[in-house]
Amino acid sequence: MGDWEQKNHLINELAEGRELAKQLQSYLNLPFSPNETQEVLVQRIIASYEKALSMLNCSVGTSSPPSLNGSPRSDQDSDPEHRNTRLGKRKSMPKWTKQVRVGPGMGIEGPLEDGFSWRKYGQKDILGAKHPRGYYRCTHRHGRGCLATKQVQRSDEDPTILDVSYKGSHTCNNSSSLAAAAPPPPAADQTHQQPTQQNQSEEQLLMNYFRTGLKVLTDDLHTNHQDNTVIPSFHYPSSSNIQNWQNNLAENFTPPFLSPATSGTSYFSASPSGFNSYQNFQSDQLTEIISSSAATSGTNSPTIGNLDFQFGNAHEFDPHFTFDNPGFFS
DNA sequence: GGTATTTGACCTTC
DNA sequence: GAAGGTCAAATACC
Repeated sequence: MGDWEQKNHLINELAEGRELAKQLQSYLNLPFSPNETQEVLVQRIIASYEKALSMLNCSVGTSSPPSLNGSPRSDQDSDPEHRNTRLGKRKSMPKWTKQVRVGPGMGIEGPLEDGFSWRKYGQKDILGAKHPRGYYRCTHRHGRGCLATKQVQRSDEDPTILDVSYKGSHTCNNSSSLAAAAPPPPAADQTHQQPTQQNQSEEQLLMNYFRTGLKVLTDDLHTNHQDNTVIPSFHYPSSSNIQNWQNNLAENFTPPFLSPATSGTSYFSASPSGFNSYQNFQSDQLTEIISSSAATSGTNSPTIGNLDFQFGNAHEFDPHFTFDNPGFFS
């Protein structure tokens, strides 16, 4: 099935679910609505979403995540994926960036606490950049095979801002502050496919960003001058974790909370317990947009404790907080 | 002595 | 050949 056709099927399926939910809502507003009808509508809504999720699974579930248990060099060299890793071309590794504001006197060598333990393994002068780029990898790369790396480079425009680019995910479970601040939610449904350790770690990291440590840099930067202010943007270049994101969505989105839809724009709200509210979800747009309400609304709300993720069209999207992957569901 | 950092060399991609 | 990313020996630090 072609991508476009598949997306259309997906849209239709989700739109049907939305209409059914609207019907259910209208029935709920009636003083004497028949329970049988409500039950039927619920069943149809569930069936619709299950079908949509099934379609998503079919479209992206064929790829397998890269092995992360890597015995060090020998295996990696024979495996193109690991060879790429060794060569710095992590084509299927999740990648996201953030910008961290540091104090004027702090260098990139200064403490940049993000909850993980990093070891510097290189530094390069980058063409056209005023400042060198530092290369870091997880301290537990060898002991636990953790392939997470990050690059830190001081911004040319504003030396107090560090561009931090993360690649790969932590499989060492060494997150201290992040994990402690926001432990991953318990599995809602054991019948769902359980994430691998790697995927769980990535989800945990991302969720932790969503829920706790992340502070969205607004135009009002001076207001949080004391803090390390981060502007994250996510880049999921390939499919290794799409399955788990879908599962996460499936586990946390609760269609009965549908409310009368406002056209075109869809909102998810991230609460401390995960994604738990839902409006007018158009899944083909899921790939394109996540934005923070703080950024899009221009409000001065630096924390993300109640961050809304907006799944709308790309024009509404704040570039500081992106899943930059056009082929996410294709 | 163990661990972290520095830095020149090496490798791959473009 | 240039550039970016990584390796690994040398060095520094605790």
